[in-house]
Amino acid sequence: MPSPQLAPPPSPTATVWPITVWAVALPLPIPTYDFAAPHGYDGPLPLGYRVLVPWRGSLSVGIVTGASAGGAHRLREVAGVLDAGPWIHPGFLAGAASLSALSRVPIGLLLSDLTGVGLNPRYRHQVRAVAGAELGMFGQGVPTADWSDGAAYSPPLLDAIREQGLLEETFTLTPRMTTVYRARPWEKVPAEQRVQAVWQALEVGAAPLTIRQQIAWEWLKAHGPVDSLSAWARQSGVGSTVVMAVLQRGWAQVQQGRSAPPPAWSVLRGAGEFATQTAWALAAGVSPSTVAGLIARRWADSVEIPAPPPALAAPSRAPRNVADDLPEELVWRLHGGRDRERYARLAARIRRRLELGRGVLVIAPDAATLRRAWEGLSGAASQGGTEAVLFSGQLSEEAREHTWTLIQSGAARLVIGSGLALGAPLDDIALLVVLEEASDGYKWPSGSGVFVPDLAARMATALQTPIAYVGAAPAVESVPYPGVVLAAPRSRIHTVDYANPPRQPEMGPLSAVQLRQGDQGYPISHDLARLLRQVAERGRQAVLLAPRRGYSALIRCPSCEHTPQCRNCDIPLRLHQQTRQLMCHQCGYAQGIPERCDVCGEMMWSARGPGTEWIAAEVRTLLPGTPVYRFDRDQQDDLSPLMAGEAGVVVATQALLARDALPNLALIGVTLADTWLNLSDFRASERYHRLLRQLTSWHPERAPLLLVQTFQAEHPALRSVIDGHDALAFPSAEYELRRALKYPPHAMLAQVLITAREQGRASAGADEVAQALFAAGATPQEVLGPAASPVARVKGLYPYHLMLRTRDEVRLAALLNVLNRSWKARVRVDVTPRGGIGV
DNA sequence: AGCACGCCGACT
DNA sequence: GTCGGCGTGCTC
Repeated sequence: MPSPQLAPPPSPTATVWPITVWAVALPLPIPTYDFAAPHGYDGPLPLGYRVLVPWRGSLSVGIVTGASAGGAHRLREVAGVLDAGPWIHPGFLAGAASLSALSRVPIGLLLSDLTGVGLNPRYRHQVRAVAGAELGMFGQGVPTADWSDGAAYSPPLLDAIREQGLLEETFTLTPRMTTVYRARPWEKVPAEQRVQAVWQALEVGAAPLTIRQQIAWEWLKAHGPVDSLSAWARQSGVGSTVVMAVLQRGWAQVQQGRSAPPPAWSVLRGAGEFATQTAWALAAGVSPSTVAGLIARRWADSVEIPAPPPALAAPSRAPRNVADDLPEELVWRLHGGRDRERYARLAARIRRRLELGRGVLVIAPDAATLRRAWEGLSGAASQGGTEAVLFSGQLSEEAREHTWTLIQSGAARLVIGSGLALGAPLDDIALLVVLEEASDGYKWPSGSGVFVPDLAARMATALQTPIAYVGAAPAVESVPYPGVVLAAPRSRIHTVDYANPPRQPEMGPLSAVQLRQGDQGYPISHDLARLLRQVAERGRQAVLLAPRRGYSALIRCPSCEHTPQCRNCDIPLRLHQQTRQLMCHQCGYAQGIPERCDVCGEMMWSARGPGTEWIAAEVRTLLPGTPVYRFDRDQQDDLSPLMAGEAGVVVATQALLARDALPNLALIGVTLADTWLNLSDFRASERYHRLLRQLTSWHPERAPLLLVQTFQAEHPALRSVIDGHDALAFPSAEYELRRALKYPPHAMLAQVLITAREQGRASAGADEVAQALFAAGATPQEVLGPAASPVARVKGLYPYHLMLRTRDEVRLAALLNVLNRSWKARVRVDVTPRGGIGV
């Protein structure tokens, strides 16, 4: 297997010809492939540059990831180098190569997941036959000795010539073009469009006129010419037969005259240009088909012009002058406090690094964190004598390309972005900042399954660049690093302890509300109900966090207990009341609610369960007249009235926290905190603690009352926040606990996922993998499992997994090496599992 | 990933 | 007889 390397290795076998071989990563789930440098290329290794390589009879864009020792059984030349500087940061490639080597995730997959721009560039392709070459054997219509456009030939033909070394070609990146509509000058509109028939009076006719005909003729003589006979008749006050007679008797004639320009054309000429046909139609007050017709009749041209640079986010004002007293080590952390304070401290460090003329890269896990980071940090750029740029997948393709070019040119040295910014071609990175490093938002949902902070850490190691972890609460993994913890913001927290309900529940004004699950009430306890009423009475805002989306109920047959299952995934379907559908939350399969139970034929269904939809219904009953909104993956109500300060309650899943806080927020209710703890995941309590920290500091200024309903009111994560401990206290305790339990960071984990379409093959494959690991010396302490996945079938595949737990990465790498062969089932590895240890 | 090749069951 | 399901192998 060709492996990417950063420096040319010493060649054990001297090659006869001094061919430079490059390892090229294509954005595909395959390893790097080797290509020879283009004929005559004598520059240095273009690490991180985009190149065009022959691929399956055509050309593909790839990234040079290193030099190669060679050994390819078929070596083709790179057809062209597109860039004059790295498009992807070489440090990023080094980090990706290191992660790829450990996790067996093909580097091309990492690349296609994490390269946000430039992998389908526009370029001009020119070809010609090399001097003296005779291309006649390739058939008719082949390139000649003169340059011509490569697009004129079929790709396989060009590739055949290229393979023989008889093709010379150049590639030039072309600016992104955009189409605008412009009016054609009158003289250039097709002649037949510019003329029309006009009728004109003649002085003398061939035959005498009647009185009415005389009237029509005199009107035309005075007011003519006219462009239609009916207009002539109408305006002169005679019938159409009369004007026809005037014409027949030779007192008028038809001629070709200048036609009236269409009004929409005049509008376009007046405006200069429109960017879309729709905009033009709107401005002219005509339908889109009318303007399309004008374009077809060549009254207007669509013109390709270079796209204007998109508007970039305006940097925030420079923060106050804060002293930089943050650590100088290679890895450090900054946590706790409020966003504003934390970002002010971080901005001071960033400014100092930018002042040295170096670059700083800041990575955020979600849109809200990114936006706040931009607010808090972008002002440091102007003080540091450079520009700040924002980079994330939410930008348009044009904006991403433009931003990338600004970074590449050195005009912008502060990059604040999502994981997609990790490869930004910053020239000299002085500091890498990972915000909220424990956020699950960093875990790539598909493809490579990369955990972005892991890649960032490997990148920092490869570059020997300082990396900082900054956020509301540190990851347990960050505890040992030197750092600064800011005092916790003052917060008011009230818990409702479901496990120890008061003996005498107060009823009073709430007796009309039908409460469930005992005296305390679920999902809305007495305390929560009372507070919600206060919020409603005072016209303030409240957020209720619900455990799951939708109605989230399972439906169950009351007589035989049967629950309808997903046809793909072997998990129960969940009820969505609003759409009257059953949905699979694993694969998205949806169906209507069956009339009768398919096991026993009963026609009744019973349903119950927590979820945004149900809780929202309860709140509406409780607070008639108060607007109740829902916010989860299924239903994202328009929250703009709330953002404008109006009263209301939002029932939401955690997805809401990725948005800005409601301005008038007075209460946050966590309806069932235990949802965050019941997961079979050793990170559950860490995640719960972070959630609580995020909730207490979600609002930038206020401290809304936080009400937590739970069966575990004494959970240390909750106690730590209630008791006012700083953000490091709980993660530190957790760090020690994990030492005893041998969990990360005191051990390395990797999940091996074995899947197959048939269950037998999957289970046999899993056993085979386990046996191979044991045969290679793995101990029973290191191999946990294999076991069938808790969900027996996902998207038609039977998943089995086993967890590897080793003392360090070297040992893990040694064990994972065992997997480097082919298996009967599909075997994939996740070296940063974040879904639970579930054995 | 995409695509070709090749093997088996269901119909124009 | 072919059409088309999908398992397997390959791309420098």
